[in-house]
Amino acid sequence: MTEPVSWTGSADPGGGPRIGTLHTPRGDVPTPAFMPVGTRGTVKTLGAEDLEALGADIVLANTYHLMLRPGEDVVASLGELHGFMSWHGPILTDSGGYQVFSLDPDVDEDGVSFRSSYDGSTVRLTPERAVAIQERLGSDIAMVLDVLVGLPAPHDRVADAMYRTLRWAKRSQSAQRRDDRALFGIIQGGTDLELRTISATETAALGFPGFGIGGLAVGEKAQDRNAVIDTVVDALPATAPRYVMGLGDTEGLLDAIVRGCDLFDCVIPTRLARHGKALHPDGDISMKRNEWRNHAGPIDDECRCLVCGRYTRGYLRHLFNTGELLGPRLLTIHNLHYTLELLRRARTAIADGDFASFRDVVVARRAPGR
RNA sequence: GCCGGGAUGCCCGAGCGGCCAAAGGGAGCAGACUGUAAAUCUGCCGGCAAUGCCUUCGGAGGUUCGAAUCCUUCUCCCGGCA
Repeated sequence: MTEPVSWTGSADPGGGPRIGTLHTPRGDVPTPAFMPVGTRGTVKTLGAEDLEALGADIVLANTYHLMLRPGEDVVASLGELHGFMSWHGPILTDSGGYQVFSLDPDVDEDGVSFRSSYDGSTVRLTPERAVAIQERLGSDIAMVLDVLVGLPAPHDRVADAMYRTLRWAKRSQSAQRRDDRALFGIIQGGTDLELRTISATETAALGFPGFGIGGLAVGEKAQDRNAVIDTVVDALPATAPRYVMGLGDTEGLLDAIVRGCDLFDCVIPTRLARHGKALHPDGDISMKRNEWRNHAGPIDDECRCLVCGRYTRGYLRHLFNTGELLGPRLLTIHNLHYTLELLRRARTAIADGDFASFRDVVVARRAPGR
């Protein structure tokens, strides 16, 4: 069978920034790409039309949350995720692996038992069930259920989580029933480069059409993260997309792109937006600050988003100061535009062959004391 | 006019002789946030030369070693009766 999802591009074997195209049943995604996070089938405060206007090419949704509310059967009956949320582009679903980390459930070799964060009932998720649910949800790309640990953590815990993830990856593959949807494997191993190499090599050997690099952006130093990415990229096939899960700050994205990673997702742009912080080329700034009270200019006069095109910092500060819902929405639009635009510029820079200098300029400008 | 209740820090509101610069909210200010338990969480929030000192609990006076807390009186609110 032909893989429903594939990647083609300027594949440098090993590291180095690269552009390409992720081909999916719902369309092509130019890479490197950032995927806005729509956990419960909505990128908070936005509708599908907003995502289209922003130029998002692919969005992410979450297995754990959707299986509990409204339930995968409801989603399936309403046209799967695409029909449900009226988003007709590609969708990637996370398996619930992140919730294994953030909700601290009981984990055994067979699977995980959660106390539902919605009603307190016990919920069971196994690698097989995670695949089945994602197939019911109809995402174009599903992720295997993995086990990640917060860092720093003892070597044994990291190793156990990595090997368990590997065993679960095989089970996940066997559980696949649909051949029109893709399943990506996930690399674990914390900041231990040997474990990462084993994880990447063994997971790659299973022949997944794409790979998530998991367990990063959970408290490790940027230097350690970069070393992990270098190591993992070396051990993965050059022709498969590499997805750094959960990474989304400006510096982190550029660090990963320069190392040859292709896909990213992160709640940072959207969560910071709801908390009043605007992403900015000179360093992110809180729009809640009193000093913007009378500010008549936009968040960023160079930004071409529709928020910067018509609203002032003074107005945004007022919206946050009064708790108006429009504040989070407008900043979500701006922050996603910022991030999506950063990736667009990165792709152009890579195509032009001067990504390194592009990155230097962006980073230097944001660095404090410039 | 009489009887009863009340006035606390920016606001609301606890306190009812010492452990009170005074609980708790709210507001204000600052910060955190990375495959979303997150429109959430944390810190500060009378003043100062600051392990202490000063000024605050409607105003004035008093009792007491010591008062936001007790007494007297004044002012203003809120009930009830005339």
